[in-house]
Amino acid sequence: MSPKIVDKELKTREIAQAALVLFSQKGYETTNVGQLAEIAGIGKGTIYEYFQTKEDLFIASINEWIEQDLTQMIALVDENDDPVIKLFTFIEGSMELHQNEDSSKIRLFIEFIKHAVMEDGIIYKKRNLIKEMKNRWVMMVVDILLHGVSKGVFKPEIARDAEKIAVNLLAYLDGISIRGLITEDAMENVPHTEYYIEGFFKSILAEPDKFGIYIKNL
Amino acid sequence: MSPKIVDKELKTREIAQAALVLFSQKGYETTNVGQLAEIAGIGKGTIYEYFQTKEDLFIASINEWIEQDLTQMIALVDENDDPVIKLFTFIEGSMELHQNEDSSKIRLFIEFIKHAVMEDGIIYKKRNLIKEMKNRWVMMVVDILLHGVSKGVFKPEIARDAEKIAVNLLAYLDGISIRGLITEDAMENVPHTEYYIEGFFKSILAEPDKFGIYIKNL
Amino acid sequence: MSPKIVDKELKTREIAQAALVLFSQKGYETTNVGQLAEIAGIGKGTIYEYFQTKEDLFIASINEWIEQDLTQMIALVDENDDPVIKLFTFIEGSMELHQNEDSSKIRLFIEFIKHAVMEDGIIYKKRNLIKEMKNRWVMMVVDILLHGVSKGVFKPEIARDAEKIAVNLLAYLDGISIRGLITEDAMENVPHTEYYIEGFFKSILAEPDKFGIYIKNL
Amino acid sequence: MSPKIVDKELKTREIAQAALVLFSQKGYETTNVGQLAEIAGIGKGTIYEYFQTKEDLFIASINEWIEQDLTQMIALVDENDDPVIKLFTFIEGSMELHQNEDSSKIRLFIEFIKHAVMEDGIIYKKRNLIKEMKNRWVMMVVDILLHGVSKGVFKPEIARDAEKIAVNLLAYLDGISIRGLITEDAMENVPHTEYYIEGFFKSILAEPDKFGIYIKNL
DNA sequence: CATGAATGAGCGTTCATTCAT
DNA sequence: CATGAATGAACGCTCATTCAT
Repeated sequence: MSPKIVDKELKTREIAQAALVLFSQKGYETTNVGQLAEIAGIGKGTIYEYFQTKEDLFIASINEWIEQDLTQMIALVDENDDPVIKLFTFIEGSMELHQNEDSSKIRLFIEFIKHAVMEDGIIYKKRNLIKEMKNRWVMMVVDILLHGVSKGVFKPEIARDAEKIAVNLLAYLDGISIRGLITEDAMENVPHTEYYIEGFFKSILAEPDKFGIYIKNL
Repeated sequence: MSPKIVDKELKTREIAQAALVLFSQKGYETTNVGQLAEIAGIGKGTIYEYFQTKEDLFIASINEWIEQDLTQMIALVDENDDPVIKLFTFIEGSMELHQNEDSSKIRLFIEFIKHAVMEDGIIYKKRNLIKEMKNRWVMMVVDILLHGVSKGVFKPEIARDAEKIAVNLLAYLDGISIRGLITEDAMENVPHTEYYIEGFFKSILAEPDKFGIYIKNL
Repeated sequence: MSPKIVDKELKTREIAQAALVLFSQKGYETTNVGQLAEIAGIGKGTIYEYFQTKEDLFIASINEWIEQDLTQMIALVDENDDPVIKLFTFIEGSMELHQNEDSSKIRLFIEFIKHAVMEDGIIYKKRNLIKEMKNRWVMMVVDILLHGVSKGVFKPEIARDAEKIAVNLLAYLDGISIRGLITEDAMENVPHTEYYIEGFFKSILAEPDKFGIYIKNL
Repeated sequence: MSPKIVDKELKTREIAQAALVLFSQKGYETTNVGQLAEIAGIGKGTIYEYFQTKEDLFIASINEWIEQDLTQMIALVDENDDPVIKLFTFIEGSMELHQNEDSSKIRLFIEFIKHAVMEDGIIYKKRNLIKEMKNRWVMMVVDILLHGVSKGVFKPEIARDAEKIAVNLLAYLDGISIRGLITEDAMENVPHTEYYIEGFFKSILAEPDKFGIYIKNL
């Protein structure tokens, strides 16, 4: 690849990343190309040097987001080797979505889901994009769980059900994040979530009674 | 004296209900007023005899949906007095959302959430509409739980945490329903859900070991 | 004519008169049929029992206005036999248009003129309607002038130029009325008008110097 | 760096000037944006690159017209230093409005007045625009009159009444111009006007009897 | 005879996209 | 390569008119 091509690729990604801000704030339909150009710091026509259509930019944005999000989470989880800390970090990282005042990630998630499932949604035919992403998240959690089993920290019998547990955990995290959005007080759901997490950990820990000790160290 | 007698309120509700079909299939922005008129079996201009704007029709549709959905579920749950059956019915009723080939309800949910949380969403300023609905669902579950406690079927100690449990259950159900949408095979999540439900019931039943017996009778 | 027909005619005129209120306030285009029905105290559909189109109602309104206006002025002028008083009454009656806070007549005049002269104006093809009316006003003034000449009050030589004088007076009265509309203070033009009238009377009176005496008696 | 260099201000004025043609022919309401675009030789959407709304274009048109009209008249009047010729030129210039087959200016005047005085007229709240314009015309005439007085051509005593005389003259010119519009034969009013002008000049000339001599030289 | 619910043509306006520069 | 002026299809909405009652 010549440097020129690398530059083009880089700029393409920069535009897609800039677009994420607006897509998460206003949604796809009510964000117009002029605004996308403005936030990317380029001219309206220049958008079309990098993307064939607004839809293409949207799809590229999803890809950016998926990549970014996963990479970030992987880095976060990899920081520590302790399975409990790994899982806890993962959950906390996911919760960041709604505890934070910046709920852009979960709003993006909703927007993307919408366009994946609506009949004439932009990514209705590229639904597998989201699906694959979701699967990669499942795999992350599964890996952590199996790692914990192999270390003797998690119950051995959960190995068989690791995928189910992972999917269910992720479903819960999505659901509680969305709930967080339609809540006046961002902290409202915190006790519920803590309650859930405690139950969750106790159900997978080899020594459930040690949950309190684990948690103290975090 | 109005010669052409029309039950304005009834027709208003009929149009709002017809609109739900398109709003759930295509979303708000990509459904145009002509299509809304067509599916309601009326002329484009007639929409404006019943609603001031397309936005108003959207909001009326939400209200129809909320009313419909809750009424339906209440009827379903009230059919039986046994707390376990009540809760099971409730969960199954919620799951219908994504096990069914008709996923219109969960798609509506996403569309409405989107417009509740996006900066220029139609119901951004009427977010409490959705919030209130969600609270009514929480109350339903809480009632079932407390009913079960008073009957000695559920553990007495969950009474204190009933709201947390309810919120968490609903969050999970939302999350797994959304997952169901981006899945090729509608049945894919069934085992995960069953696994979750088993764990859930065992965590609240006074006699967890009897879960198998309960479930056999359903 | 059967009484039914008389009733119909009467109601037709009543509607046309009621419409004048709105046509003078808002103009033809921005007044809609619903508003015309409301001010006439009838149903929207009923308008079409009496007029084929909104345009027809507009034309009928003009006719009502013309009739009304002339009849009123004739009555006013006929109250007295003195030519100076007649003429003065006439001018004052015309000025009423703009000295009054109710400038509906002059606004109607503008609206009607507009639709008489614009290419696709409602009465572009019935322009003679307005023209005839204007001529009848000219005749009124001419009659007063000739009456004054025959009574020796006005200069005999103006008989020859009576029509010119009449037309010019009317033109001035229209012009100053319109000016009155775009004036903040309704009284602003009063001194100008008085100045004009003094000059006008002095130019036609057989004994110009007696103008002061005449005016004192009014 | 804008590659396609367009003088935005110039084009804005060009569009506003082109619009004048239609506004004077058809009026504001019955001229649609497509037609305005067509006469300006641009696409419908392009109108909105230069004006926020159709109303704004209308207002800009008025401003163009006011500017144009005054500038033209000032140039005409300034051509000569003789007060009589100046005033005569002014009156003739004003009369052009209705002697000409192109009566667009007086039709515009009516349209603008209408929208200045009707309750929901476009420039009801910008009435002072028209008012200021009218005042500038008054000042032009006043200046000519005072110039004539200072040159000894006009009676010294009119200096005191210059404004009244000016307003009255302008009112007459407006009125007679409007009359010209609803006349079949454009020449019909010429003798009346001549009669008026003769009277007018004789009333202000220091030596009224010389009017015939003055007029001969024009 | 009187009505107002129903209608669609037509409006003003927006915006993704094109393309001359 | 970058631009923003230009565009017209498509939108939401209005309203004169019709007609079943």
